[in-house]
Amino acid sequence: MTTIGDVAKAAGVSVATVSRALRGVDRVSPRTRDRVLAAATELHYVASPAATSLVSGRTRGVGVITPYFNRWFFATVVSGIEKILREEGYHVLLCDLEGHTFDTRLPITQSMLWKRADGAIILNVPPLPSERSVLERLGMPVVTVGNQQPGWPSVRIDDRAAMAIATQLAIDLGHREIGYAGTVPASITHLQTPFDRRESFTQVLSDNGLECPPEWTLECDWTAAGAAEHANRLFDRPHFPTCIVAASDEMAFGVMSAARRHGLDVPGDVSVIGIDDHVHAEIFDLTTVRQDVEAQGRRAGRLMLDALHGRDSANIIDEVHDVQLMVRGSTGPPRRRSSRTRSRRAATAVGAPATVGSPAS
Amino acid sequence: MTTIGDVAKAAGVSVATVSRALRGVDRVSPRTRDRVLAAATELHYVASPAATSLVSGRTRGVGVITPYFNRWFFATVVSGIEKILREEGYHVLLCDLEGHTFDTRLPITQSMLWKRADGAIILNVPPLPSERSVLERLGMPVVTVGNQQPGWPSVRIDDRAAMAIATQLAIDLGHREIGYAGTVPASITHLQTPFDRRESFTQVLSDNGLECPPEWTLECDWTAAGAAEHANRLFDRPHFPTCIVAASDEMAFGVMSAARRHGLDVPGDVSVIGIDDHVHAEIFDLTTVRQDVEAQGRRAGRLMLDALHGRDSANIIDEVHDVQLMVRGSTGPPRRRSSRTRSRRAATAVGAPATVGSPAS
DNA sequence: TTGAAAGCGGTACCAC
DNA sequence: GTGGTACCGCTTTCAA
Repeated sequence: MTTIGDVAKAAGVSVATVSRALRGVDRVSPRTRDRVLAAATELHYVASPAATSLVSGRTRGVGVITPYFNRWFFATVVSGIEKILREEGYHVLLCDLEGHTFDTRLPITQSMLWKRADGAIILNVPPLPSERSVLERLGMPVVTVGNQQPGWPSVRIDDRAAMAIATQLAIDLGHREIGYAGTVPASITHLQTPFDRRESFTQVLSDNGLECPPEWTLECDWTAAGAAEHANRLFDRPHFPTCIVAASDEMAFGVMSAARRHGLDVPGDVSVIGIDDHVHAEIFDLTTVRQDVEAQGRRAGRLMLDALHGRDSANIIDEVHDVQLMVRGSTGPPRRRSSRTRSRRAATAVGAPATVGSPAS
Repeated sequence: MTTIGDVAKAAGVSVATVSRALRGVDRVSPRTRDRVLAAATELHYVASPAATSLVSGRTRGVGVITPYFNRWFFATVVSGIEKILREEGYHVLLCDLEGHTFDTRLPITQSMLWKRADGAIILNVPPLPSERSVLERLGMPVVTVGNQQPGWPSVRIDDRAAMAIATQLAIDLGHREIGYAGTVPASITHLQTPFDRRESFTQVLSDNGLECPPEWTLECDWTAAGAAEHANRLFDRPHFPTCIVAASDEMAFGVMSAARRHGLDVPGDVSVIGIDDHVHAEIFDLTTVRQDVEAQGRRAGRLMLDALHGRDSANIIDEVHDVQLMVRGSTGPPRRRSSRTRSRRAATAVGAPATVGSPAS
């Protein structure tokens, strides 16, 4: 279609002048500028990003590397990033690393970023050594979200602290039999968060002289459906915890669902706590530890822009965002009961509401 | 970093030979080829997409234009598209049109696609005439998802049929007082789906001699939270419908939540039906009309690839995917009741489960 | 089979 | 203030 040459011809000037006039840099006489602008508009001229990028060496794109993209947390982070970048004329290059199973992922390669993006934002996946060297060779600014990596600025919450808050709430409510939902992937290089949260959970328990037996640990894939499936099996057992702490709200939803299907009252028979404050957490009255996911995305976008504009802060910043305990209706003190006399009843319809009663009843 | 010239030097051949060897086209002697490959690997050479694209005129990118990106439906479609495109070495350029309010959006511009993508997939937004001419001027293949546009292949469900199924279920269950959740944006050029679904709902009702008064129509923004807010006001009224049909599962979630907070039994006091089969619909036992969203994304990606490879089918295909009624626990026949004697009770805790009882009790 | 060279569409330096 | 022109890195004739 229209090239800069066409505009030059139409405006009766040289391509150099068109380039200057269009970008508003350098001095161009107002009259010439107007003629050029008119011609450009007339011809629907838009500069070819390929050509611009070839000569300038920059792309105005930022690679966003995400382990899953079709999950609330990641989509929300990306959305935050995108809004900030767009304000400054940058766009997002989506690099989805989703593999075939929960604990595999695609590698970060040079060709997904090289000359395609001016910087990279990595969501939650700790790069392998080989991936690190790719990133270093690329020589572009990197910002991480969700965990801290040496040498790169980061935006995140303190996963251990968040989980400690959730676990402590369970203990403070009087629970002593506490289950956990949230697998740690086989490879820690896949995701750090599952590891940190689980470790923190175990730590807080043991600090309080408690422990969570393996059969109360739901090894699910961080989806609601996966958690529901495992929780269903848990609730089939004669004895199960009075509270389940889930490493994410989505898993917590699955646990709540399984409880209801078993005719169990939440929180009467079992309390459920999540982490995230998922967009549906309030709707489903889930007690959780809130993090502002989109804000983290926006901050990561901003840090990237700063780095791109050479406004690198002298020291590498590690921005740890606050979390906030949101106590809602899914938690309460344990109901005094033995495994025999608990109020379980047959669910009359799949998923029908269970019992009536306030948490304290 | 490394350019084709560096590789040529290292391999002791010309850049032309490097180019040929690396892409496996044309004849290159095996020995030369090996030397080039070795040098390229050694130097971590990756061709600059900008340069390649400048000369070839193609980018191996496909623009995906979406009204919102951080919503389950759209993220899932994009995920499906991305998986297919990636297989053939194409990548996704995300163009998020999200505006500041539910019924505004950013325009589709030439500069977001021009020389950046080889084709465009448009999700659910009917282009304005001016946007159509941009797309036509660009001369790239276009595929639409979610609705049909003249001249372009499309992948979608029949929104009217889907809503008719949902509405008919309500009627078949015996409901006569039926409410609706799902605003139609002020501008029909924003989204077509809300319009189609609402119209179909109204149509089926009137075919059955029924109607939905304005005060039972929840004008919410297609989010769970928005629907919950409006449903809360509805349930505050002395008289409200025995069934609410929501134009999306997310809104249905909001309605269910509001019902529970009002101490209402679902489906005893009020039935709820959605459309989509959202990833959490089964978990929350929501009756809905299922569509396979990711499959639609994959098909759209495939159609795009076909067009890109010149395998254009002679006639423009309009692929209408099947939907499937999923009857779950959120629906049942209306309980015989007047507005005075219904089983409403004070919610003991926000969101506490309501009553016990099978749908038929 | 391989190399030289002419672009692809811009930008930026250097004259005028 | 404006025009000429040498690249940016790669692909693709055209010759050798």
